[in-house]
Amino acid sequence: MLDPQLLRKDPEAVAKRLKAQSFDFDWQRYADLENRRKQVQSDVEAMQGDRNRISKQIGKLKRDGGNVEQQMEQMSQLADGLKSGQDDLASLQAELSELAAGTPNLTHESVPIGSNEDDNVEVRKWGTPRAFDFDVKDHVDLGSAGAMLDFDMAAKLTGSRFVVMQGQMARLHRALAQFMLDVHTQEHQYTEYNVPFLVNPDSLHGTGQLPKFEDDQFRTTDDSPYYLIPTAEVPLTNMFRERIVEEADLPYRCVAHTPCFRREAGSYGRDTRGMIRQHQFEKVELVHIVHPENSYEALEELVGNAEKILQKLELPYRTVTLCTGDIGFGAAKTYDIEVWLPAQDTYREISSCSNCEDFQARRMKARFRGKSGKPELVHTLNGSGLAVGRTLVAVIENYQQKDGSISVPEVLRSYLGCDRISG
RNA sequence: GGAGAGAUGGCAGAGCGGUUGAAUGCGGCGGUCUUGAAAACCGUUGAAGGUUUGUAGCCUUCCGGGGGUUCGAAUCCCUCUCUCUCCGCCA
Repeated sequence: MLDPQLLRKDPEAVAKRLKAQSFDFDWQRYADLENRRKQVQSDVEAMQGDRNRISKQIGKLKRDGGNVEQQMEQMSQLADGLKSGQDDLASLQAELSELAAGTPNLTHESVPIGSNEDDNVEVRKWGTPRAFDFDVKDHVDLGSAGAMLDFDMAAKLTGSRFVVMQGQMARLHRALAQFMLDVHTQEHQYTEYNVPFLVNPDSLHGTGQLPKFEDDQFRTTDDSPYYLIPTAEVPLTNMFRERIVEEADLPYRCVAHTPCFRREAGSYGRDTRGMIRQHQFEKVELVHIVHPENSYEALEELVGNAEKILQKLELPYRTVTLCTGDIGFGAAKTYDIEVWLPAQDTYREISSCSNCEDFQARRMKARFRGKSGKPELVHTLNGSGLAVGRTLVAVIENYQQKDGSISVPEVLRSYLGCDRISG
């Protein structure tokens, strides 16, 4: 959520900036609602003040055995106006907060202007794609040996966009997650968490998935529904919802390995082959809760922590800054890390690291007590470190051998107990 | 699933339907004392919103969420959520 002060002061300027992010903010409607709210609220508060004063008089008079008829008369005159004023105020405020809740974050000044992913800007490239002296296969073909990756089986069990992994492939997948957690906890000072995979609507609202992205979520059918988490960012960040932490305890660095569930509504036909885009995938997620002054340093650290995993796995990648047209709803700045996939002859997203500044913190009232003694909003960051399924794809494809087997990256050998897997 | 108890400020914990935004303790902050610190003592200390040039005043709201009774609700009633205890069931 954007700062309401900012919206009030100059909604037109905000609308102008959002326009560059291709979001159409109805600033005139906002300003109009805001003016009415101001009037109604001060009227209501004046009436409430009267009510309180008269009420106290009645108490006093009754105790002294006085006559309260006149006061009772005043009260009944107040009642109607107060009630309708309160109703008006409530509906005005509901409209305003709905408008605010659906408005994306403003981007940082360093974010490049652009309309889509073609305008993202590469900031660095690491490693050199390997030269193959044979025709490369993609992970689907490589995994079909011995049914190590079985998409048909998953379709039978559930439907499209799921996978069954078997034998050494399942183990390689597990090893990757384990390896990532170990690096982040042992080398990058993260605290490991194991969190619920189902969360309530308040949590999804806090991180910004609700109300706008309801259609992307899996939801239970209960009267009070739960949602399957689309990312561990949701439970991790919401641990700080409606909480005031000590300034000295900042920053918090959290890591969790969870499954993630996404409806992928609107991406029909995209990446239908293989496990690049699944309804269920696993991810090791990194979350920072930081002092507002440090959030951009923290973002660089966070990206570095995620990149480190690819470096240790010796997978070539590049890092890009998302432009205003491609950046997500709650982010002020986002780096995507894209790993080299030889079968696609291109770099594909494997991590997305964002600084949300105070956007999520304001929604969820995540605060710290600063030197002033007043609670201030923290800044929140999140990033994949990394998407496990996509990392598996990258390992399979980059480490494939001529005979269709897959050699195991050096750092994973102690986890697997072998240096090569094959169906 | 059955029976009962509870949810109050950063934390713990009082609270008769009217002067309770809320006792008390801890913690925090300021001070006295001290070479410094601790201890002790004194003082201070909730959040959100509105108004305003204002971190000054003034006003409003908030005692788990929602609804109700009442001139007036932290206090009474209903309901939901969560926590705890006992019984049953269960990975």
